[in-house]
Amino acid sequence: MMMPTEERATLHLRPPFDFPASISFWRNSTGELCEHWSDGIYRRVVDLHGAPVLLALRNVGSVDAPAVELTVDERRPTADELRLLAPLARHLLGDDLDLHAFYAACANDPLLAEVTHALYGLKAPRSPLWETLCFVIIGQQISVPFAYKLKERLVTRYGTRFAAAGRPLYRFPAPEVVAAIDPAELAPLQFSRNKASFLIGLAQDIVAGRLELERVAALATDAAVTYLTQFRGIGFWSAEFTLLRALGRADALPANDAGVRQGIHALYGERLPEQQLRAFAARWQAWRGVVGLYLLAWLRTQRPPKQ
DNA sequence: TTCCAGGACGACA
DNA sequence: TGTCGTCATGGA
Repeated sequence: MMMPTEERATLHLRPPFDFPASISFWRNSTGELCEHWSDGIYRRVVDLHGAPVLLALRNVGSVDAPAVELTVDERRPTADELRLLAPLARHLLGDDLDLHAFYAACANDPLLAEVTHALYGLKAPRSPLWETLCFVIIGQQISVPFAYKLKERLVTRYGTRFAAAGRPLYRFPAPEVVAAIDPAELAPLQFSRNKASFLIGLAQDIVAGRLELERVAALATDAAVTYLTQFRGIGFWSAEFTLLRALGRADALPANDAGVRQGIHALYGERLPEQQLRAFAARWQAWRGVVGLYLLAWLRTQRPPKQ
């Protein structure tokens, strides 16, 4: 439901939705440059009619009556802008995810129900598909803080800088930009040869039309994993993590994720390698990806990251 | 010093 | 098909 008024453009969202907790879901880095979450506002540079604009979503609701006020370039959007940006905002906030149905599916598992109760209303915000693919390649086998450092170096070197609320905010470099990078340029940024090769190669696949991002979004999760893993640098973990984080696929569980493994160990006492973890997660059926997200978030509440 | 991080790839048996 | 070495860096 969309309620444009004289003064503002307000989107009413599907409850429950804990906006402050959700927009900081991926808060491992306070230096994230492609999106901001501060002062109750989520900000990101998005494309509108082929040009970058600053999308800002301000919390004006509650967990059980969630709503955000949408502005573009710090002003009220026109009706045409709102028609295009409202679906995007809903996608970014995961408005299609029915948490009541998820919680109902978890109700017969007392341990998991305790987790969902503690994190009531939490949804992981999504990021654009291309940006997410790059970030999962960057994040392969390195610590999260170091992955954010590498992303920051890539974005400040090759992205487009804007400013919002006194902080720099960047538009992530387009595939055309990354495709043209000389791999040697990334070595001083501390990208390994593999990471540089994977990133640039993937960008070149997109530019050449070999990798179609629209097709990824249109495919069912299993088919999308099969499609993505054809490309060099994208394994099961990267494909599943991308589908979960960029597209919000509730059935995409990165079974080889260190955080997911730790979460299952912490909650159920089971240390499971990838294949056994997949078998274990089958009990969650089409919700296994959301369970994975909740385990990641819950794990942080057990062991808050050091600042 | 060793091991682990939000892994992937290629060689080899 | 499954295993192992390699790539690379930071932090505990």
